[in-house]
Amino acid sequence: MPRSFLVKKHFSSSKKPNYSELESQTVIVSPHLYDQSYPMLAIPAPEVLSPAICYPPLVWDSGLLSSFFTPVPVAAPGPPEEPKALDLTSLSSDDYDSGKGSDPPSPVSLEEEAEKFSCDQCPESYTTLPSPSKHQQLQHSEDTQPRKSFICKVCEKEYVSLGALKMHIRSHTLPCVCKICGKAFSRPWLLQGHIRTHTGEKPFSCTHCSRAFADRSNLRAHLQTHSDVKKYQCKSCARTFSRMSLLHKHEETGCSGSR
DNA sequence: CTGGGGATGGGGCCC
DNA sequence: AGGGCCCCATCCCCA
Repeated sequence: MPRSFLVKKHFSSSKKPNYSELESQTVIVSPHLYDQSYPMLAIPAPEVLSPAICYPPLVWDSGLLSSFFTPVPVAAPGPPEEPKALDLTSLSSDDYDSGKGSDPPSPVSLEEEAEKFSCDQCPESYTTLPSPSKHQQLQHSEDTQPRKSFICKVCEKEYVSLGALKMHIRSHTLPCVCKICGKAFSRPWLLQGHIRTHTGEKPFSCTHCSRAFADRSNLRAHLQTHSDVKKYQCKSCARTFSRMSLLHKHEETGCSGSR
């Protein structure tokens, strides 16, 4: 399945159109563009959009919200449970697939994630919590009060709060749309970062060299290149890398343990 | 082939 | 509760 970042890029740094006139953009709310029956995004033609359109936060009435999640009481600590039964009938795959700028995680990737974070106190696997300790803190703490968990009906991810689930649901509805290219994003600041790719704005400068970056994370990765000892180290050969992806690549290509 | 830059996704935290 | 931001992660592309 194509993912959003697999979309062929048309704007290289050397071939950028002049979007400087777009730097002072206002976010235009266009609630009428919502599909009243279903909150999936319908991306209007770029020519009818403002420089950046970001829809307002979705208003989840009880019926709408319940179509996206299932509140499930979870006893903690509890006996092993069967996997949560999910009612996905309210969303067809066609509904899900339509009008989206990026694809949901594939089942394979979810399984890989689940393997990455498995709990030794319960059969539950999880993909959305940052660490096993966090999971245990949340799900296996002293109190025995039943907890509610909130499960996305689209991708089955589980959240400990409705707010977290609502935030996640935005990744399905993608309410923020770039006028220039029509690409949709889950959050306004993601759209802002994307717009920088059109405007060429690079507010994050390296203190060691003259380079500047549009994204803080990319600056951070760049800063690693100025360090003699990189952050990511191969356990076999002790070689260090500036990025985890480079370390992974190194390991996948078969570290000889001698480099 | 490798390293680095660019772009993007998503959960959590703070206000 | 929601928005903004941080941080981490991942992938593509290119020199």
